[in-house]
Amino acid sequence: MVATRRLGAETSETRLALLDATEQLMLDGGYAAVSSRRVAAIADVRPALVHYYFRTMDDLFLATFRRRAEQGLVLQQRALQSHQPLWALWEMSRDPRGTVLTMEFAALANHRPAIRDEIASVAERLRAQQVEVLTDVLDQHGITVDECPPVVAAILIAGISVLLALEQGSLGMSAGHAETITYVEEFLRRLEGERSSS
Amino acid sequence: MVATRRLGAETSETRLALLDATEQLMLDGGYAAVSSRRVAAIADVRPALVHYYFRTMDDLFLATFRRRAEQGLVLQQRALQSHQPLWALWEMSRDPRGTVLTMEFAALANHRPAIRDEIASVAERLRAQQVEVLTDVLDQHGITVDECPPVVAAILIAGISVLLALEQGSLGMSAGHAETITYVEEFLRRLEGERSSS
DNA sequence: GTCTATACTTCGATAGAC
DNA sequence: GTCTATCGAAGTATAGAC
Repeated sequence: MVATRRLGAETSETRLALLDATEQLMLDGGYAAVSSRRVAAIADVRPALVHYYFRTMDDLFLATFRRRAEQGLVLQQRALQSHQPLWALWEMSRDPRGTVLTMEFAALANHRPAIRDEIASVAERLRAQQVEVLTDVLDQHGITVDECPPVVAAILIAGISVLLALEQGSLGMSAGHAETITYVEEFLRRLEGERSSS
Repeated sequence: MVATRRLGAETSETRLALLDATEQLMLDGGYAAVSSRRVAAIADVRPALVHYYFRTMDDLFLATFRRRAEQGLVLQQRALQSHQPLWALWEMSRDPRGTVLTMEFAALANHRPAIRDEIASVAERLRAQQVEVLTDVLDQHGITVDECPPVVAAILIAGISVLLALEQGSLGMSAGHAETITYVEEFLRRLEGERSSS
């Protein structure tokens, strides 16, 4: 029976090494580059060990995602509580590593329902955090909900960062990027002033 | 010698069926679902035929991409020449099928240099077309390059559409989407008036 | 609790008959 | 232009030794 199969402990060093290896593979070669053999090779263990710690490859992907997701929720919460929340949000969402990973997971989600649900849940919580803070911030700067709903501002920031990361990271394009970044940061400057270190 | 191997004619019906099958597989299950055996099964031919028409799987992906890319360049050119180019561009970039395929190819590009170069080249030509028209359009509406550089406008539209398609198509999310669409279309209405059928 | 050996499946690709 | 047959590599997953 599958249900009785043994699984490795969550605290194992090896388990963490496998998560690290999975993440590295996804960053370097996309989700399709992740196979039990390759993950094992990078973590310097035998391929079968992957299936000892994670019953299926889906479980491995999910565990890899959850680890970063929890970290991401905490980091964003902290950024949004700083004295320049818009700047902090913008800088966070432009981290190329994070965006590449997110897009790889989104691509995975296209045909793995379990992963899709988990990612959607985290994405919604991140968005909710953003909207909560943006509501106050926009209000403080005299921007009414009619002029720009907070959720629209959140989607705008996310959309621009995703496109920039996709073009630069996946395709090596950079045309117009500098202009766009300047444009956004000029806008942030009008609202929150010059960026000061944290 | 590989170089002397025979290859099927570009005009073949079978070849087109293989391209259709590849596209369908990418839409349904992502690029990782594309294998010579599965493509053959959908096109209702024998697996070896795939390698008769396309020497490698990379060639198959490239041919699939090129077919849609040429079509996309023509469609966008036509949209941009209409009497409401911004509206037309916005509606085009919101086609979910196109966006899903684009993202799958972008994910493929992460670890296949040949495909990456081809996609980047097409993306740059699409962007160039957009910028050319946006330069005139924004100018006509009294928006100076300082206020909003055309390339920034192009990236804004593309970024919003990509994010909406990603969230809705891959993750099944929809929070804030209606507000964002309303917001963008309100903006378009101010520039180009009510959308008229064309 | 940890790991090895191995079964079984699917993959891309080719040679050569028809 | 199409199909049969097949090779070697790589994939996931399991049973059982330590």
